[in-house]
Amino acid sequence: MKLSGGVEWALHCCVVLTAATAPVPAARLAELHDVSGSYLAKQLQALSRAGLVDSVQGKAGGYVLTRDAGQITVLDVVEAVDGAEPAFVCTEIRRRGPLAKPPEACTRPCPIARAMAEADAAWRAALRGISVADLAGSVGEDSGPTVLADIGAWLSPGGGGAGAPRE
Amino acid sequence: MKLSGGVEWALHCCVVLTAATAPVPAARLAELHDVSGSYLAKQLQALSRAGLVDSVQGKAGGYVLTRDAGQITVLDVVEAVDGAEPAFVCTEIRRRGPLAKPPEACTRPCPIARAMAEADAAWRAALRGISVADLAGSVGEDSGPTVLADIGAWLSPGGGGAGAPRE
DNA sequence: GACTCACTACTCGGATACCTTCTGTCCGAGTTACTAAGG
DNA sequence: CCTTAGTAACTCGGACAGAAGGTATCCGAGTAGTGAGTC
Repeated sequence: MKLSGGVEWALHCCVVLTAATAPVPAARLAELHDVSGSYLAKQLQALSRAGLVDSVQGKAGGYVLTRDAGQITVLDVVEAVDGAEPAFVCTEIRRRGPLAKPPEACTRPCPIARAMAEADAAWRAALRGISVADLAGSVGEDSGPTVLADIGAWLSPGGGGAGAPRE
Repeated sequence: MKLSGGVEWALHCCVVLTAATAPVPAARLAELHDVSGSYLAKQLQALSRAGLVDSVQGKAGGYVLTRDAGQITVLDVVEAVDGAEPAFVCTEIRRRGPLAKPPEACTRPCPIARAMAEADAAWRAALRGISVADLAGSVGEDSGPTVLADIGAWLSPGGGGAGAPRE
């Protein structure tokens, strides 16, 4: 079992978007994190499709969080990028083979599927209990409250070294 | 995120091995579940490598559980087949890019990695709380206590329709 | 009748192709801000 | 000075290759049971 690597990128993007005051283009987010811009764009599109971020087009366009960071859970981001399907899918093995159970006797999921579903629910509950705002708060505790502000300034047009005029 | 399909097969095999009184060859387990014998063998090898089942060779060989089913957790089986690595791997994005954090400031995992690790721990704890014996008990509750005995009889040499002499 | 030996059949184990999914990249459609001209 | 049309640059969005891991398969090494032969 492996989680898509894009999940990490998407989470970082959501956290830094907390500090942004204007739409941030995907290219700038990619430069900040030093990752492939084209591939990051794909993750942001997934976030947009899920309704977590709004995409504004045009010259000063980019991505913005659609709602307060406290209302976006980590689970929302994970499911947006990685899909909401559970990790375990029961193929109803018990209905196959020479000793197959008759379908009418299978009113509830088999014990194995129930166990896996329970674990899946625990995992999702843990992720649902943490919001993007919580993550941003933890970043402030870890590295001081100025880092996020610095990132926000760097993200704003003209703030970074790339787009800044040099005369 | 998707769990390997072999996990389901391995769990079913462990449950039915509970009812076996003699080593059961992989081919018979595959026939019982109506799945590919060659591929199921791979999963059983993983279980053997993890020390959950013992493989006995020779004419009346097969697989046997190494210890009581109550001492084998679902997590053991999942980790044996799917690997024990966590689903989320932090690539330390915070140390990259123009605003990279200096490595000496990264004494603890970043908040995102911490959140994912916490969820992963909850998932594993849920799986650790259920044993193969629990699964077997639930099967008995669902379908009556005779099914497992029937399966045990079918698994024993000469019990099934395939290996039974027909004269 | 008991023992020894060779044989056969059956088992696991690892090495080998195929395919779906994830990763990474590219170019086109659409929108916005800016500029300059005209009233 | 205000309005307006045009231009240009920048953005997102989906369609297109490459690589990795999972899925499925096969054949070889090794072992226990079986039978015949011998003492």
